[in-house]
Amino acid sequence: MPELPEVETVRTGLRPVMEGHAFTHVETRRGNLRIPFPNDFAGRLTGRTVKRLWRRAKYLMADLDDGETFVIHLGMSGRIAVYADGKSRRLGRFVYPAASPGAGMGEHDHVVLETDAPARIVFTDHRRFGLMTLVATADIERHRLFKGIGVEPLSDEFDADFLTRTLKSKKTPIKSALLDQRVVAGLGNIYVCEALFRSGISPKRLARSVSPPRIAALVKEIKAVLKDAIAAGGSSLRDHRRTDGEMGYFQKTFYVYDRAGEPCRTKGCKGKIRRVVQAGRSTFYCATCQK
DNA sequence: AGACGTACCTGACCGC
DNA sequence: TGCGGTCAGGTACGTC
Repeated sequence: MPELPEVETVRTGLRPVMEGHAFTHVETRRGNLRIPFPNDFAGRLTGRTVKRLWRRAKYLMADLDDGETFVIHLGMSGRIAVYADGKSRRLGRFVYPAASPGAGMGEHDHVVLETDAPARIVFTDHRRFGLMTLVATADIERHRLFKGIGVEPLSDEFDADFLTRTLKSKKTPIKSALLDQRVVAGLGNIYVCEALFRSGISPKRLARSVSPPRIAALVKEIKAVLKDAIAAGGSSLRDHRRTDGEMGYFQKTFYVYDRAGEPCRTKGCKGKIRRVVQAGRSTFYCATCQK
């Protein structure tokens, strides 16, 4: 899934058909995703206009005109596709696939939303680890989904001082610490592996044993890899797609993720990319470049 | 308190 | 062709 850059890519695709637009039709095809849909989910969305579409960690947040926020998480396998007829002047230069009668009728198309853009937005999630809910906008910070969430990695608050302070007491491997959404919000397995490679830090090293200068390099590489991925339209593994159905292509530039056994791409390095398991998740790294 | 394992769910892929 | 085992981008909860 979708980590921060992929969620950001989805947001970019949804903005022109959601921001400033009202939901004209909402339907759910089952009672729950990872969690149940809230009471009268479709009724509470229908007729509401989206004031702002933003992102917190890996959550998409659509602030509505009645004081509620529509919250979406893509989980591991969630996808969002946008279908529009392209005739709307409001869509401007954004081009989406033409609406087709079958759009939204697949086995795992669990939610279909239509807006007056006009557009049909289809949420597909075969593993159903994603979620959709409604939260009072004023209560978001206190809501159980968000109250423990850490800083945004692309914000100024996320800097070398912050990360040094935060990791100082952590005995867990640096890889696990960076995946912890309470430390920094939005990183997932791919970008943690990539950022550790770029900064030459072994994923096995204990978080508190990384020196401040190397933490500074890590912060810089985390921001860089996220920005690069967003600029490329998100990565794409297996079933992730952008809202226009195109594959993101950032995965072509992975240095280590899913490259076990392949040669390290560092010039002059003779090492091979290794795969190990940490906290139940695959970690990919070069033991020669990362210490 | 913090770290770890496990559960949630379906599909793709690999070896036999 | 079919079957079983393993793996997958995330999060939450129980247990030590």
